[in-house]
Amino acid sequence: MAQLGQNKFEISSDEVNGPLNLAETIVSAQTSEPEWSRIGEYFTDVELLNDIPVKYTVTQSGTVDDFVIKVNYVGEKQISKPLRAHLEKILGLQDDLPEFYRKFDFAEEPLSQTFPRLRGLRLMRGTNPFESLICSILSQNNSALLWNRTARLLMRHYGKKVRLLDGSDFFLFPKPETLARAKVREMRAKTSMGYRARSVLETSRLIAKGDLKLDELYSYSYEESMETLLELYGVGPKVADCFMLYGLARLDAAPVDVWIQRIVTKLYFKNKKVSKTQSAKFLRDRFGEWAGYAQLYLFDFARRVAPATLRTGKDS
DNA sequence: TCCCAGGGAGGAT
DNA sequence: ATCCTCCATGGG
Repeated sequence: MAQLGQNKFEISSDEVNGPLNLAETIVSAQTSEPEWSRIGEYFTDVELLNDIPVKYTVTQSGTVDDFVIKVNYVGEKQISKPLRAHLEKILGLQDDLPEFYRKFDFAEEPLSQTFPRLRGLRLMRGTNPFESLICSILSQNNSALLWNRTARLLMRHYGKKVRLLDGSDFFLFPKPETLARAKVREMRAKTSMGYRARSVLETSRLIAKGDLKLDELYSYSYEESMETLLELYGVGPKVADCFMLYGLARLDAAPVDVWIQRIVTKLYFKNKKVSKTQSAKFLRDRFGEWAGYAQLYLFDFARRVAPATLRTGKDS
C-alpha cells in the first residue's frame, strides 16, 4: 500500500552506541510526552521537523546487540536527515550504555540484577519542554494510562490541527498562550484532568507571560533548576525531577515516585523506612551522571518485572 | 465497594 | 524538618 510521500531509511547497530531494545524503550511509560501509538512491533509518532509535521513509524529487527531500526515516514525525502537526527536524540542512541553497564555490573550492586532483563533500554527524551512539563504535572497522583489520555485530549481540544501528507489529521500539543487563555472548568470537562487544571493553567500563564523561560533552565545547575521549578504551583520534587530528566535531558536527575521508593527501600535500605528526599539524594550521590538511567532501570524493573513483590503490604 | 495511580499544597505537630 | 489530610478522576 504505497502512499504519497512514503519514504524510508534504516539505522543499524554500528551507528548506535551499544545495545538497543526499542520496544522496551518506547513502552516503558516514561513521563515526558504521550506514548507513541503501537501496532505490534511498529511504533508511530508525529513530530514537527523544519516546521513540517512528519508522521513516522519505527520498528526493530534482529537482536538487541545486532539490529536494524527500520524507519518509514510520510514526508519529503530531504526530511530524512533531520528525522534521523531527531530519532538519534530522543531515543538516546549515543548514550554510552556499555559504559553504564561496565560501571555498575558487579554482584554487590543491586542495580546489576536489572541489566539482563532490560539490556538495551534507553532513556527517551521529550521533544518539547513545555509539553514535557505539562505532562509531568498531569502525571502527579495519576496513572500512566490516564495522564496519557488526558494529554491526548488536551491536544485534541486545544492544539492546532495539522494535515499530514497522507491526508490524515493530527493535533499538535497546544502552545502556552493557548492554554493560558483556557478556563479551569472547561478544561476539566474536556480532559478529565481534575484538580491538576489549576497547575496546568498557572504554569501555562507564567510561561506565556514570559515570567518563566524553560529554555534558560538548560544553563542552570541542578539545584538552581530545581529551586526554580519548585516555585510552580503543582510542581514538587518528583515532577521537577521528571521534567529535568525527560524534558531537559538532565541525566543526573532521578525522580522518586512510589515505585522507586519501594524498590530503593528494598534493595538499598533493607526495607528500613527512608523518606523520598533521602532516596533522591541517595540515587544522585551513588550514580552521579547515571542517576537518571539508574532510576529508569529500577523503575522499569520494579513496575514491569517484579511488581508483585513490591506492592504495598507485601514483604519478601 | 474500596484502593490505587510515576504527588503536592496547606496545615498541624 | 516530618507527618497528615485532602485533592478529581477512572481502572482494577
